[in-house]
Amino acid sequence: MTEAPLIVSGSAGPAQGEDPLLAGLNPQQLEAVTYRGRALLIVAGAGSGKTSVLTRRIALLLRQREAWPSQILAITFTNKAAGEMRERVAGLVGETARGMWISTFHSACVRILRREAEQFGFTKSFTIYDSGDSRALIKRLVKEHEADAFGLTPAAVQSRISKLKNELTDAEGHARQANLSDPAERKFADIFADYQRALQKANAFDFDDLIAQTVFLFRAFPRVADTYRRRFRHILVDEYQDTNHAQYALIHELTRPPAGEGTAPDPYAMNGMMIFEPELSAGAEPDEGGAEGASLTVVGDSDQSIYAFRGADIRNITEFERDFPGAKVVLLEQNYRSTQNILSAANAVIGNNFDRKAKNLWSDRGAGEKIVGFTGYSQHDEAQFVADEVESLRRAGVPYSEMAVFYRTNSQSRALEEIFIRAAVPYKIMGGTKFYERAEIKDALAYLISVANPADEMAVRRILNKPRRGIGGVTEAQIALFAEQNTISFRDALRSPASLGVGPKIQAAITRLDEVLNEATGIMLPPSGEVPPATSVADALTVLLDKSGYFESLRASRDPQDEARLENLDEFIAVARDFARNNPDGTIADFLTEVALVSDADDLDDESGTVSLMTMHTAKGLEYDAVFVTGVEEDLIPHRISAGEPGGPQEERRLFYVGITRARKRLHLSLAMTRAQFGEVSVAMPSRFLQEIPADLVDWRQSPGDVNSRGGTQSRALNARRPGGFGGRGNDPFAAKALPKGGGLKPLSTAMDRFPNKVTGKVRDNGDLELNAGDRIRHDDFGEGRVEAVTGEGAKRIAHVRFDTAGQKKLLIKIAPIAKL
DNA sequence: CATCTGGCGTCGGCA
DNA sequence: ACGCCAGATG
Repeated sequence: MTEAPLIVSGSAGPAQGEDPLLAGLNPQQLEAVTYRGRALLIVAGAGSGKTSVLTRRIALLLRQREAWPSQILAITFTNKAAGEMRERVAGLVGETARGMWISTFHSACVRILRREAEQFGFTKSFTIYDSGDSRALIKRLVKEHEADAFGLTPAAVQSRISKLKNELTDAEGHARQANLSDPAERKFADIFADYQRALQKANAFDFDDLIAQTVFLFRAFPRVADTYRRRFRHILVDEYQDTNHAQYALIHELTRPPAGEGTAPDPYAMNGMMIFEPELSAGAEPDEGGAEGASLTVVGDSDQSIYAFRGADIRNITEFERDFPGAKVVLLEQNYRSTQNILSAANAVIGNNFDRKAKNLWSDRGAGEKIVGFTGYSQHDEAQFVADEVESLRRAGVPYSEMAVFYRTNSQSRALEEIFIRAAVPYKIMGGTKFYERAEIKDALAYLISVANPADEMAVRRILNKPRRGIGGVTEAQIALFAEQNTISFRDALRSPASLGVGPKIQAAITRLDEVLNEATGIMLPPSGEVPPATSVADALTVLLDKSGYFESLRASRDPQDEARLENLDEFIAVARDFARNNPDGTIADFLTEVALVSDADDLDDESGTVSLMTMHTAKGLEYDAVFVTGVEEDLIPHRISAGEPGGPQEERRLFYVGITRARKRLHLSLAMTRAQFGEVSVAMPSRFLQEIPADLVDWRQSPGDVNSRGGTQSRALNARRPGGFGGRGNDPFAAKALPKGGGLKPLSTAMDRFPNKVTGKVRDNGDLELNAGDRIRHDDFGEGRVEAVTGEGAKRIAHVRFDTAGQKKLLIKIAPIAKL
């Protein structure tokens, strides 16, 4: 335990350098750490050290005994951020940090809902529907209602329901004020109501419900709400600019003064809540849940609000002072992350958003390197540039793990991947098809859910015929009918196969399935009522996949993809075992919660030695020495769809701003003149945001003006030397366009000679081509070169080649377009 | 009941 | 170019 001497807060000045918690803070940061009052807004520009401020603020509260750990609720955007914050606080004050709630909105709400579920018709073992699950359910309802005839697609219905829930409008509330004389509106209202009924029946919440239902719970049961109001005395919210209305309301509910003031503790409150810490008995006492509302600290940056599309309301932060009268506002403008060139570019870009509070990031780390710009003929060209630059940075001593490549949409990752594989650059994609969205993992989860929450009909239906056991749509309908007629659950209907009116073969199959589920139930939820060991989840999962024949059918399959699926399932079982190790008291419900709430931003396990590829959204909150922002084109960033939305282009600008402010030392902006999408190649225009960056900040290796927009082949064929050498370098790309084009005779920049980068169409296979150091080879694109070393084994052997003209490259021997000379 | 095939919409980010 | 779905066929 840390037992540091108490310091006097509030009047603290910068001179207080002795206290390690306050050491090295600038005056604004110091104020943000030490201010005490009902409400505090910390406007934290990118890289201004807000995490440090937040953790020190918490640490100080604890160390000064202003609060017990259990009285602190800190909310972050991702689980990863929560874990980091917990670690950093623990690093400052030691084990005391343990009783705090540091979590995402969603995890905090799940925790509350699991405790209180019985209050309103759910059970502790409720399941959480991710957007895929809820889409599947909505799809079924849309079909049942034949609503597609009214132009109601599942996607549209889903997003509308989500928006309504984020506004805390439930199905009834919506029906009351909807125009039900419009048949389409009526259909939608019906589907919404049915959807909510189905969720309730399945004992399930969707993502939006987790927040909204917690708010409803607090409003319907003030005594329950008071429990939490008394418990949490200090509430801190990170990334406040990305909160939606429901989250805002939740914070409001939690920060209200508890009602029953001065009364004895609510007996309900004692129920498993650990309101009072055991150690709370002597010494200087924190305020023990008096009549005051909790103190609220929010941290945010409206310039980094990038989630309006899913309901985030930027006004939550811009109107904070109105919402919480007397609130203190602290502005953090000094940036400790990036060089001034990068910041100047960021400031210039974001300055074009008109409705923002002026804020100017500055740095004292010097101008630094110029921003590097590059325009490729195609996305492959662009990717090659990125790969080459990554390699040259690597040789200059930047580790792969300190480099990241950003793009606007996930589909852009493919071209980068292809080139990276060929160039043998180790990379890792964050996001994309997520592990937990893979079909086989979803199946495994459905098996677990069928046991943990048999009311969840969707889960049971999902596994009904996986693996194939001859139970098709007809049989499924029979089961559903039987369940309805006898008012039992779908799951329980499986217990009476003989009464379903199906053939003996199918009856046997159903019996088998029922038995497997029962066996797993016995393992995870023993009838004796004893608490099963945490390893029971992994054990039951193994039993389920084994005895259901799921493993067997994958092993028997000849589809090569099924091998990967088996590996994924093995990994999933390993996840369950890990969980048991880390959570000795964990139950199946805990495991399913954890799995449901992980996001791709969470498994950024900064694997050293790999370049990170991710969307700009995923990049929020991260930082790297070198950053590549790719696809800086109109219709991509700003994205085409944003043009029609109010505030859309502004949000896109903020997203771009988030992207460039991730870079510490080196920033690369790249684009392509043509881009393939929908299977067609189309001409791409440079993004308007490029024009907003002062020209003298950018060193264009190849500016948009250098590239003939009529297509790479033609330009490449011209292959002329540029007369004036590097004349266009560093100039405004758009000015370059005005240069005489001379009927397509625009010469190639010499930069192109350093980045020869045509990409051959298909992957080839060199088999077991033997290469040794000293061999001369010819490469289709790079010309001749000498092998300097060979590393790796088997299919992953890599040749390190110094080409005569193209410089040093690493090539995967198996697939590189090379031949031995 | 399972498998195959062709046509269609899509690719906007996410806890 | 891809994945998903509906409808036809085995």
